[in-house]
Amino acid sequence: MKIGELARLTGTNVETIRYYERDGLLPIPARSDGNYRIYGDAHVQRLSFIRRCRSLDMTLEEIRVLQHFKESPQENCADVNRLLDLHIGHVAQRMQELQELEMQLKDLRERCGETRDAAHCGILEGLSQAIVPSGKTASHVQGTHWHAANPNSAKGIQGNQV
Amino acid sequence: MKIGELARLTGTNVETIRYYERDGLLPIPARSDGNYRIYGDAHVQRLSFIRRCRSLDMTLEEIRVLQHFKESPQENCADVNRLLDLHIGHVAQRMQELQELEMQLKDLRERCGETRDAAHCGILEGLSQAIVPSGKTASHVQGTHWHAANPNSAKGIQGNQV
DNA sequence: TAGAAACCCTTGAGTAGCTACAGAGTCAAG
DNA sequence: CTTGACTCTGTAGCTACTCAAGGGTTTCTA
Repeated sequence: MKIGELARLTGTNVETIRYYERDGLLPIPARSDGNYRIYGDAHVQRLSFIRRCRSLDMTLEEIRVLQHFKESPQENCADVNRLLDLHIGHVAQRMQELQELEMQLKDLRERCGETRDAAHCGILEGLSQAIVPSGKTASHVQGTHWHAANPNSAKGIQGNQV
Repeated sequence: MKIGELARLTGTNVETIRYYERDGLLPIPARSDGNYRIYGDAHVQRLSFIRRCRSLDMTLEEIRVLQHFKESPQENCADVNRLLDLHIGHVAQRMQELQELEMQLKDLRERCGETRDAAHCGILEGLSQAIVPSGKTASHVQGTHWHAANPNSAKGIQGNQV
């Protein structure tokens, strides 16, 4: 099959597939006479694996490690467990951070329940206050926003986009 | 004061200050004879405001809007409320997504409680399954990982880094 | 007063994980 | 033979920074 069909089958953007190839996550496919990429079932499996991992918010690095384990079946899978435990830890940590954040934001929001002019807005006043260093520990956890280039990431893969 | 002192006072990286200037968030400061940036109290206030907003995970765009409101005190602050409500919504949504994610990950983790070889690892099997489209809606919310360039972001501003 | 250390400058590139576009080629249907 | 859908490569863009190279300036110390 050509790249478009692979994209449809796996609910992946065509550009993303080429990106994975460049990144070494997908093996380089055969080419047709007209220089089109030709994929088979193995590619569908492999890409589905990647997308499933991505829908679980794993990094491409983590996925690379998992792929390595898939390809060396004799190895012990304790490392797979460890990787997953770490990942679960990250998610839990990010949730806790977001909970704190929500509290702070709601606190701030209550400073300005009614509508007045910006000169006396409690929210703006609150934001102008000194910075309170929070005791949060270092983690590789992302922020809240994602209007970046990929509206698809971090929200699961939602069916085939036609 | 010079940029280093401003950085210490606000717990901001020097490069970040210059970045904010380039980005139009901080007004262009005066220069000394030796071409050094010279800052005053107003800059400290302004930068503190930005960093406080960032510690609440707001985007630079959102901060820009808030700054606009600060500078036009006659305007009604209903828009400030609206912006904050939206932001709170984003955070809440991301938390929900992470909760789902955690459930899925723990589910996956239970498939391989004991240590066996990777050929029979329940986790790898689970990850190889077909993609289940989740009904998540589009949002600009980021993922779980952040080993990117800024170990400081999304975890509050923790005191002055010497 | 010389030299070293600490600070500052600009410019450009890199980070994750894509997305989007330009400008070209390929292929099947009508 | 043309139209349109598809594909190709290469490059630039997105967030919010961070880092490094290769210089200049200031300040402290001997």
